Amino acid sequence: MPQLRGGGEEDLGASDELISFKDEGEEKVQENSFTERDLADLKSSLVNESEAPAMPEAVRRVQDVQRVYQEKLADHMEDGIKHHEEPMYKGSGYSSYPFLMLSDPYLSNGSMSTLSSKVPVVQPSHGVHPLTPLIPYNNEPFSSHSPHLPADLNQKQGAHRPPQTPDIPAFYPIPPGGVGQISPSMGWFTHPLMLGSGVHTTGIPHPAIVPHSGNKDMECYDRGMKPHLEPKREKEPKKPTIKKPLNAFMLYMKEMRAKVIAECTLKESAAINQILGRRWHALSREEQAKYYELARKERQLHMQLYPGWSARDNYVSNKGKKKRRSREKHQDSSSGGKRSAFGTYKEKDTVAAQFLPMEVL
DNA sequence: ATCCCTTTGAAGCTA
DNA sequence: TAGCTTCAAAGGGAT
Repeated sequence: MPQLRGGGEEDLGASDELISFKDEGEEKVQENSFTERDLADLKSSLVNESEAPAMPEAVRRVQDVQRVYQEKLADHMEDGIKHHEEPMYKGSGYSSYPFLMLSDPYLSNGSMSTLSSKVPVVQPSHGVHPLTPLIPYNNEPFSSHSPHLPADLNQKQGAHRPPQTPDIPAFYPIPPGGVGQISPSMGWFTHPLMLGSGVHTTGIPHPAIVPHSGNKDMECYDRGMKPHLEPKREKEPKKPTIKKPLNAFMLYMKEMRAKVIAECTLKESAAINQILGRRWHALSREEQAKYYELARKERQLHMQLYPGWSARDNYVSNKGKKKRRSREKHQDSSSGGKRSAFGTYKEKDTVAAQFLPMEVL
């Protein structure tokens, strides 16, 4: 697989290969039929986020700005991504997640266009857009006169830049008139963690930066559970954790989760993820390629934002200790690391299995 | 309150 | 280098 840490070569995951799955075609047919037929039967109530209660005025304003940038999307989206279907780039009820995309600094021309001209803003799904973790969320608009705002994209300074270094935000194209990306449904407005440790060294709040108090704290952060984190935040030293960029499948899950939930009565993530895993396999190579490309861009963006960051930073070796669950349950040790969804499914005893036709299990 | 489950992919670790 | 492990998201369920 492409490596990003190889010194910033041109590849950088561009070769995100698509994994070919045997019987993909057949699987796809089954999957689609499953989706439309079986899940439809299970549908009891649609989760229609577009019908959410009246949004705050601040959100509405943000979305107005987003709309403007969305119009530019078509001009900036490239290749397959440009033609991505609705869920990710069009409203479709996911109107609150703009999406900033940088030009590829590793393109052969080595150029990175100016931010203002390379800022597709899309409005993806329910949760967060693929790139949202890398997008500032705070309620405070990034005004065009912000000192953080772009100036020179080429001013990379390495991993340990002092706070208020003005270069990093340059990698986050912020629309003039400024709009941090906001997720009303997730309640990221003036999130306490934002004000606390969830702040990039530049001072820009960043959802990828979370208090280093374990994943559960991250969860709370992610789910916008603001109030009861207060006491904890006071006690714990603020050691921000920069989270990993999402891979293609994670991006896909984020986009499609709400849809799947809406299509069935399932709510358990484990079951939903099983379905999403199957749908992922059912995607065409072209469709998957879109997500690989998004993931690649996200990795690039992440790398630019946090040049010194490594997945190692969040890596906890369990050698000799027991922190997380054993993986043998759902990881086929004989697969040599390359897991097969079909090999990891428990047979017929999962929640999803109750809703899936036997042939797809 | 915390961990598990469940998925795939990226990246780290170990032998 | 191969093979394994961890983490990324999500949120209901289990402990």
